[in-house]
Amino acid sequence: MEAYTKLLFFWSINVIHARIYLRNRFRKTPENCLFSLQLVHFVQQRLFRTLNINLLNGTTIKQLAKELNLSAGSVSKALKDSHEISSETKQKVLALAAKYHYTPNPYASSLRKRKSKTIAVVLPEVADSFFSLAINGIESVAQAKGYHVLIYLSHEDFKREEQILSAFRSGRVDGILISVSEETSQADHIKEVLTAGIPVVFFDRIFDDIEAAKISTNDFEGAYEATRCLLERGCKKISFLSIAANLSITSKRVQGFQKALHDAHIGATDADVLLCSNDMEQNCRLIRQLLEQRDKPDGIIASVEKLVTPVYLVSKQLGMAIPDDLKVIGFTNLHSASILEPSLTTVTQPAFEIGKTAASVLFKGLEEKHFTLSAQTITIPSMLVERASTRGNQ
Amino acid sequence: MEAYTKLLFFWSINVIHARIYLRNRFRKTPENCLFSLQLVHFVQQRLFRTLNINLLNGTTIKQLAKELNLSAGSVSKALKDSHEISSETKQKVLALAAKYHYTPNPYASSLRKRKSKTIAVVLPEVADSFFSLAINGIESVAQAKGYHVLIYLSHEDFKREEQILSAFRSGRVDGILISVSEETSQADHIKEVLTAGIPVVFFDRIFDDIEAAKISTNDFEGAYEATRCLLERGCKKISFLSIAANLSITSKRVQGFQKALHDAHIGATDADVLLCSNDMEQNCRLIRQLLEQRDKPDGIIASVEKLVTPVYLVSKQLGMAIPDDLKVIGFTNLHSASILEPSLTTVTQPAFEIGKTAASVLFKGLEEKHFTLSAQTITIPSMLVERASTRGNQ
DNA sequence: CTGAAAGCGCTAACAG
DNA sequence: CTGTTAGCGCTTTCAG
Repeated sequence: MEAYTKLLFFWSINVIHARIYLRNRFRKTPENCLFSLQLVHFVQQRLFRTLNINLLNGTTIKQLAKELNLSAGSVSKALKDSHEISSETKQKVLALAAKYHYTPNPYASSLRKRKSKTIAVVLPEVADSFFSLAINGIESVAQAKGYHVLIYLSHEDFKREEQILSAFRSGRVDGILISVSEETSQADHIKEVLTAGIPVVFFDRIFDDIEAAKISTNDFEGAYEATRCLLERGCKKISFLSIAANLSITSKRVQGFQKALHDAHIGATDADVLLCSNDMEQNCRLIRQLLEQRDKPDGIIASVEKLVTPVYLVSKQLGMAIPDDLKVIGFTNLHSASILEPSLTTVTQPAFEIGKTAASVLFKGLEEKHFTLSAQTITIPSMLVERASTRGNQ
Repeated sequence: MEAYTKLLFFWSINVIHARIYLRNRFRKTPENCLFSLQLVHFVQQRLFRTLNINLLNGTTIKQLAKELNLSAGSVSKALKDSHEISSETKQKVLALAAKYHYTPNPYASSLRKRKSKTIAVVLPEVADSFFSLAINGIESVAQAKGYHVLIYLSHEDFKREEQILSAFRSGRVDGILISVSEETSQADHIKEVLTAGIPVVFFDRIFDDIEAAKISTNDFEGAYEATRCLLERGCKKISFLSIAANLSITSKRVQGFQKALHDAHIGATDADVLLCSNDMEQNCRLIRQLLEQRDKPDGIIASVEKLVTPVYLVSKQLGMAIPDDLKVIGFTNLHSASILEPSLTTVTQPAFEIGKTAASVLFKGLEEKHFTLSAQTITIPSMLVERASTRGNQ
């Protein structure tokens, strides 16, 4: 019965408080809001707090300390196996922590320690298999190291990329892995984050004129080899399908392509590089035009994954036989490359490895004091896997 | 010169402190650790702190307040456009905040407000296109709502899934989106999280006997339609390739398959369902066995994406023509379905939509007090897209 | 070896 | 309208 009286007492107190609160808070509403939902909610909250009912939250260090007649500090130390705690105490603490499934509040400790054990991964998109595999690589390292992974997609939009990056100045993450958007042509937003002291590792789509760690594949050589392969298989005129020209991967691949042509004493013109977009219909039209013209290519290099499908589609529509009329190579990790008809020769990207390496390098930078992250520029080779789409026909 | 003296003074003080500290901290090392790396590091840190040098961190509310001759409280209110702050003050605060690129420390406010504006996405894997698209859907909603997305992969491992989930009891995330692993056959780990007050939304691979929101596709109907399609195209014996039997998606798809056979007055035996694994070589062998036996099927349904490739590969190896000798349907979102030869009839999964819906429902549950999340069971229809791999041959 | 105390940056109640 | 105050839960000195 006493408990009931107590409750009633609190109730009346709280109703008074609530009215004042509500009058302040929701000015517009008149005073007769006495039984509004907000009031009920407020009183409820208040009651719980007054009666010290912890609704949602897990065990805290304080509670453990109280139950063990220890101080919070000692419990904290015991939990991290500090040498200044007796093993006896440690055991007691650990036992109780296990019993209550104690999990430290990450926000409290991040606040205090000024680091969050969290990294951000900023990607342009995650539709194709390249970035999926990269995420896989990143996540596997992060999980092993006890880090958490926040994912952000820029959707190839520079404005969004800027917004995403600018939010990191708050210290939400200890480090950033980024593959820049197609639209990204300058790196002020990244420099700002760097000067705020947050390490950045570029992967795949790196940005050359900035001092930061860069993990990528050998784009130049990959394209060079691909072009060589087509030439060796008898191609006389090769077209290179490319995307956003300002991307490092694009320009290097184009360079590799042109160098290979040059080395084979074939004049390379800009007309051999077809700039594609994100609009697939548009791309199909472009490729169709390319393959319908009089001076059409007998070899095509699709420099990113998403350009493979249009090439196959259009050549089918036009009745061109691969590899007899047209030889094709794609930069891709697609599992289905081997079951395409004909199976597709690929410059297989080390996607998982790139992700894994990027994450490893970042963690190394975070954990080892005397490791200059920005000096890390690692190139992981891609692999030319020849399949039926480039089979020779002479 | 004075600054130099001051520095020297601090240096000596700190060296003394450092020695004591080090002796305590690294017991094993003898006292002659005077010039160890740890010492240098310690002194450095200490110096920075003493001289009040804030190395990494951004602007704080306190700093803004000081510069504006306001209290921290008022600045905080001004920043969130509280009605109890004059518009004049607000403007000043906002201006200064913009000038200094003030970004609130998320850990401080999460700690205080007991919510993090962060959700977790727990996935079995992210190699194929289904989960990629789902992530895309989730992220797009999250970004719009100002939420952050943590990604965790269980790698189809129940133990890991448990570990991942158990870490969420600490309040790291406000809500969880999960697609369970193949090995998950009981849901205690999820119930624990739920009783800790953290809302959970299942997507795609849901778990039936638990009270939580569930977003999935019409697995039963999809399989039913696929089977019907094969029967209509003249198949007499259909095999259903499946994975881990305890998954909801698997059992429902198998049921749809069997119901369709049953409705067509064809006896369905368990032998028609081929249980595949994660080991691709193993799967190829199984499928090969299947297609080599005397009583081999003339129709195959690959109930998950990764089983499509083996079917095409093996049938090619065995010289079986699709669709003449064997008709194939796959549950998949693969872009390349249309460029396979023959192009693949698919039960196209609404992957993006599932992700988007799951996230939307979760956010609704988080933001609207009177919305019973657990009552949400939404089914988003898949779509049978017929292509060449099931073309009729009679 | 343990305890007390201060404070990370922010918010919300409460007082003026 | 603004200021003061008291924490959120944890870590880290520093004192005993």
